[in-house]
Amino acid sequence: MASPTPIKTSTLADSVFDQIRTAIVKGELPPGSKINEPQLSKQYGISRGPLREAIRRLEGCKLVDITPNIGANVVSLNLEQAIEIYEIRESLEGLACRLAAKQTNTQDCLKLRRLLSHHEQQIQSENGLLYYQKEGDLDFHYLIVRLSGNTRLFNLLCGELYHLLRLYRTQTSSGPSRPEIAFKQHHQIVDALESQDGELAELLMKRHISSAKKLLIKQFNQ
Amino acid sequence: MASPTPIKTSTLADSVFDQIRTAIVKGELPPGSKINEPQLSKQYGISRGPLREAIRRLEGCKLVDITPNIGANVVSLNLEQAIEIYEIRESLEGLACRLAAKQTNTQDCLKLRRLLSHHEQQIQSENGLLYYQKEGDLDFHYLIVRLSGNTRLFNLLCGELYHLLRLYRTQTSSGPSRPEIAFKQHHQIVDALESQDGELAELLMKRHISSAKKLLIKQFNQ
DNA sequence: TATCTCTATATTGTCAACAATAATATTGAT
DNA sequence: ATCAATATTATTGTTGACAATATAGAGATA
Repeated sequence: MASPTPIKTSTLADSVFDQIRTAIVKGELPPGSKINEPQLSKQYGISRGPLREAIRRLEGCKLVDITPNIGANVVSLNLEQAIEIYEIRESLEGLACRLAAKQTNTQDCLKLRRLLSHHEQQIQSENGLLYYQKEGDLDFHYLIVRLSGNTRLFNLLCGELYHLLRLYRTQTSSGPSRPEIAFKQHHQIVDALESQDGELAELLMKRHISSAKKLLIKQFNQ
Repeated sequence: MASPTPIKTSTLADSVFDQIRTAIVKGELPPGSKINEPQLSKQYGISRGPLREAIRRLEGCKLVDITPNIGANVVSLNLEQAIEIYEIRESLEGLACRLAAKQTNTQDCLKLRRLLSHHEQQIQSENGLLYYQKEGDLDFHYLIVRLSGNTRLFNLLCGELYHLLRLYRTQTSSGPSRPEIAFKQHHQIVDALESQDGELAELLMKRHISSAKKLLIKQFNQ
């Protein structure tokens, strides 16, 4: 027999954790904003028990700060903290490239190329440009980090740090908009991966992220 | 007037989170072991509510895995996962050294030297050797990461990754015992920091951790 | 003896009520 | 009118009870 019933799969705390995290990352719950338990529990139609569990889990993920007897707030990053994350990213994505170069086959590289050309198509239209800035760039990085084969590295970068950076961007409403340059850099990175040159790929990726970091600082100063 | 009363400072969930985390890191709650809510709530003298919040926070920190309707287990690392963490450590502590080199003053270096010589004294006795293996080595790394000035880097390494690695060690009861070699490497690193040579310090630290990683693998294979 | 089913027990998930603390509004005095 | 003290409200912290699910055990059958 088939399995028609979707089988109540996860717990309320889990489901609401996902929803709140998405809301935070999307900016619906802005950085610094207060997490109001009665309100959210009403909004999601659950009691405060599992809601508090979800909030505690978010605390563990460093997406909210909890002050005893006062409550939880969505974390808010200043420039300094964003830079700290960029420094970590630079190091870790460099590592990801070095690891990825050891094991990417031609098919993986093809995938990367297709991704890039798809982005280049998207970027033609105004909408596309927005799309690229907001999401497309990350796709590329996601894929490379996944190709590194290091699962924890993937979870750390794609499951935590990217979220936090997106938080900063919604805060300052500033995205790294330098598509042409980024494109060139992206292609160079794939070139290096294709020729199995891990050291070069690492170097290029570090530069790529470092230039994004510099742009961030520049945008802040004007 | 002074502030004599310690003022009930934190919540039950916070306090029990600390206690459980310590128990996990110390190995009192072994990797893979089940977290039994009724038992722990009785043991800590609290109800299941705040206990579950603490567990959820541990889940966010990736120290326990929760399966719906079944419960939480202390995470358990296999060699492959330990290696993944070492790869990340190598990259991040290299970064820490590079950053630290830019801003360590003579006093910081003095502190590092004192720490090392203190370790060398401790190591004379059998007890000392144990001490060194278990804690001393980390002191050195802690201090350097703190000198990097990158707060998030510090929290990531010293507040998460080290904990996980310690978990693996309690699991396999194998510590990286190569004090003499490590000592030499440590001193070389301080030398590099002293001469403000960030690149060299980074290189040496990466090597240092890489050799620890190789030892880990070797220990596993016999 | 081994395996399966059914029952009993234990554990997890959820909720609503109460207690403690913080935030807000009100009152009164200067 | 402004500030301080007080009363009121809202929010957080904690608990115990109940429901749903999973685990363990006893008994029956092959």
